Amino acid sequence: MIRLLIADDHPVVRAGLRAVLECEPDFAIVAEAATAERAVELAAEPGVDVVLMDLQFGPGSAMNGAQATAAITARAGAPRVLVVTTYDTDADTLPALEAGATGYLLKDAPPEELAQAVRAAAAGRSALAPSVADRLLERMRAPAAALSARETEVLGLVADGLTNQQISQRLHLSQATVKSHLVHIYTKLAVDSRTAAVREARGRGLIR
Amino acid sequence: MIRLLIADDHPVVRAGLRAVLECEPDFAIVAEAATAERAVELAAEPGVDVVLMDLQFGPGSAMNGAQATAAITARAGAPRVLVVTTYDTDADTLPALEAGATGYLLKDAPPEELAQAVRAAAAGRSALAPSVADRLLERMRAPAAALSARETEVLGLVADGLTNQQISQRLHLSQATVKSHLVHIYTKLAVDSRTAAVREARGRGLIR
DNA sequence: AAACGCATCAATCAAAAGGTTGAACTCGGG
DNA sequence: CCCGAGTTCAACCTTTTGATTGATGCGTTT
Repeated sequence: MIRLLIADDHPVVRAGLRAVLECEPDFAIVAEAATAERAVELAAEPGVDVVLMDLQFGPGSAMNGAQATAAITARAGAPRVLVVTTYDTDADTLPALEAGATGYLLKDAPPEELAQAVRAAAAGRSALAPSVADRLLERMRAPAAALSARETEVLGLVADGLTNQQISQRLHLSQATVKSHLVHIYTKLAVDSRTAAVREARGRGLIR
Repeated sequence: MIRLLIADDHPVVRAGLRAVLECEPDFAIVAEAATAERAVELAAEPGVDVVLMDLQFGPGSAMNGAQATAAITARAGAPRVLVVTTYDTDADTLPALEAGATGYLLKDAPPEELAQAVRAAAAGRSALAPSVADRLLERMRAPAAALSARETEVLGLVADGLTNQQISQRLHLSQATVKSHLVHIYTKLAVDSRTAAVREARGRGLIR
């Protein structure tokens, strides 16, 4: 019997996961959490094998799903965390996997795939949505053009149309630092302006 | 007895809506659609009172929820359409409401609110999520602020990160004209920078 | 016809942002 | 232990932007 904790801020999604999973005879939903903090609390108690974790916990929540995942997996004997989210971007998947998630599924997955992934997670095996697996492999193959984490962060804000000043405030940096990052980004991407960098990075999938 | 059609591409969400709504004694889920096209087909048949419509139907779908809503409500004797979505932006809500949706709810709504909204829709009354209602009223108070075609065109290029000079070349204008348009845009949108204008216009759905 | 909004352009000026160069510090690996 | 990569910053110069003022022609509306 695999004991599940469902962590999602949407009541409808919780009900949907419960409805889909509790018809599996070997599954038992033992708890639900509507906030990331509550999920961490509940996952700390014994009697949970797999946590189904959403990444987005709506505004008014200090903690996101990736942070909660990190907090849960940090403990010894922690349950496995299976991320189940709507979003499928590098910006979301990588932090979640780095935080120790055992798997990463999309909410549009068919119920059967969900159940398989839960069983895989319970057994300690990984379960990735095909699109996620694709991008991970592609990332492995493409060794080049890697922007550093900070550079990616800066470029993301550039893509959102922020000025260097706004970026510096957002990241608690000086404008000089932001500009410096941009110079490095330009050389790495072989471009010479912010808009060209954004286009290039979008094309390569470095930023959503 | 209120007969419901659930249209959503996520199996989990469909299951969740069904689980939440079918425990209401006066509701009956008579059909489900995983695509917008299928939803239009099913809504055309008699025996449906309210359609719960998602807006996003995943890539690989030609029709979105707003278009499906328009197609459904265009017919005489059509069922009411209640939009239930994750997103809460002007760019999403306005087209949906213009397409004839009777209500607009967010998926994080508590089950009770959902049920109330369905009953309201079945009775022909409107049901809007509080945040949506707020923004609609605010829009009513604010006198329109529609941009001219040319202004929208310019702002679209600004949103793409082009400089005034690049825009002037693209549109065969002088930089002076571009600046002039921008000044008008700023006053109409009550902002004072290009990035703020882009944000504002995106929020209002004036540009993609 | 007059008034109005729209689109077009010119010129000027201060402020902001962008881009370049150079340099310090940290940290992990050879 | 030194090297390179990453992060941080300053000073400097150029480009862009935004504000302002003003002008022309062209449709619509009044």
